[in-house]
Amino acid sequence: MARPSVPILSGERIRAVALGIIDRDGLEGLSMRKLAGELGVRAPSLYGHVTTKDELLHDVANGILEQVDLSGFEGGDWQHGLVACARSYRAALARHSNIVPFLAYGPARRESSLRWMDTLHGALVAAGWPRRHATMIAASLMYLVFGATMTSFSSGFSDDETFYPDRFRHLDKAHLLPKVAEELDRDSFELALSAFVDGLELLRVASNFQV
Amino acid sequence: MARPSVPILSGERIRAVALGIIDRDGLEGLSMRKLAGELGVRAPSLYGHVTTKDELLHDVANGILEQVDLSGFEGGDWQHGLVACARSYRAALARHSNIVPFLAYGPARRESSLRWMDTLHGALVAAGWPRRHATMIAASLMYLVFGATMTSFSSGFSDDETFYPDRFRHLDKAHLLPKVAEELDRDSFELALSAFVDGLELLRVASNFQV
DNA sequence: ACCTGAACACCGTTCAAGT
DNA sequence: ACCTGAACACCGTTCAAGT
Repeated sequence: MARPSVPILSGERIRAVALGIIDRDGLEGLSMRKLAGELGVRAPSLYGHVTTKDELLHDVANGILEQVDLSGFEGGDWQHGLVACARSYRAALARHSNIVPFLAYGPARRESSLRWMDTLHGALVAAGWPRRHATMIAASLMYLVFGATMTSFSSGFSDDETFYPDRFRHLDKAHLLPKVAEELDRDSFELALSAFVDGLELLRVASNFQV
Repeated sequence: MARPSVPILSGERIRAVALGIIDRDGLEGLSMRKLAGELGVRAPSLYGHVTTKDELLHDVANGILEQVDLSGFEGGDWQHGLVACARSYRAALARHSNIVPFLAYGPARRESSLRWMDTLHGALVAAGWPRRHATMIAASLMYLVFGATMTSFSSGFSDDETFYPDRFRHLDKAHLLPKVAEELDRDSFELALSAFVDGLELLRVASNFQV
């Protein structure tokens, strides 16, 4: 039928199925025709609910970023706030790592990224950090979160155990990595995060920035 | 003419022009037809020299990664080595930031990334770090380098000075960022790098890992 | 109001044909 | 040996037409 009594499509359903395809098939695996097909519809129908594929991706992205918890600074401890916000940011992105390359493109124009930056910047200035340092610290955390979720360092290793040892003698355990990829990625992120924050505290004391 | 006396194409020339297009028009701006056009040729001709677009991108990527300097560890100081290698890695990627999203995809299967990882891992173990810590430290640096070059945090800000202040009170200077984007990105990376290494030294001493 | 088929201008890639 | 035109199976998107 050309016109069902109850509309098949809605912005919400389109975004949900689109994210599902991205999670399953990757960012390149999402096409308007495939998306339409999984929604039981033809591609042109989507354009009654969505202005463009790019905007659809932005909407999906914002839906993910809205889940980031910014309440970590409420206690007033800037170190705890940084760690909590970065952790929450990473957790939200790690659940949908295939979309991260899209997220990384132009974060400074995205409302939700700006709110994150603004919260961090404000809390750091309130904690005594100079404005420029606050900007750089927030930028550094963004680097770390995006790098950690996008690079997917560990999951890319081959699980063929003959692949590494002969050519790279320090990587003779590398074929074991995929099995523990998720854990290793999370631990590496936590190590980077805590070492970074510890290093910042050293700098703060050495520079005599007041709390 | 269908067959020039001197071949127009070569793998090297194709890669150079392809990288030029990526730098100028972005990763999505590279198509085989456009590439062929700038080489004075039709698209199918490229396939005599290149097996696939994906492989061409890998070759271009490897050409960039070969410029990374791994000699920083030769002095034996692991902290200096980490900083030097990370700096060199970032510098190579920052020169061609449009290709970084492609690089981030599956770094663990790329020869040049593996050499980088292997060098760092070996040097860290030699400096007394446990193997698992060495892996996590190398991963952390990879996160930082890729995040810093890909996110391009500062360059994405709007230069419209009315864009930020009313909505985000802590970002009232944000419209100035594009002008100093490059410097801020580099300074943020340096801050993250030194704070991270300082934090690692704290951890090393606290954990009593021997040099 | 909502969905469709046909069409347009693009892709990456193949392959028989030309010189 | 090297390049080409035509073709195939895809894209995102538009639009007049159907109910």
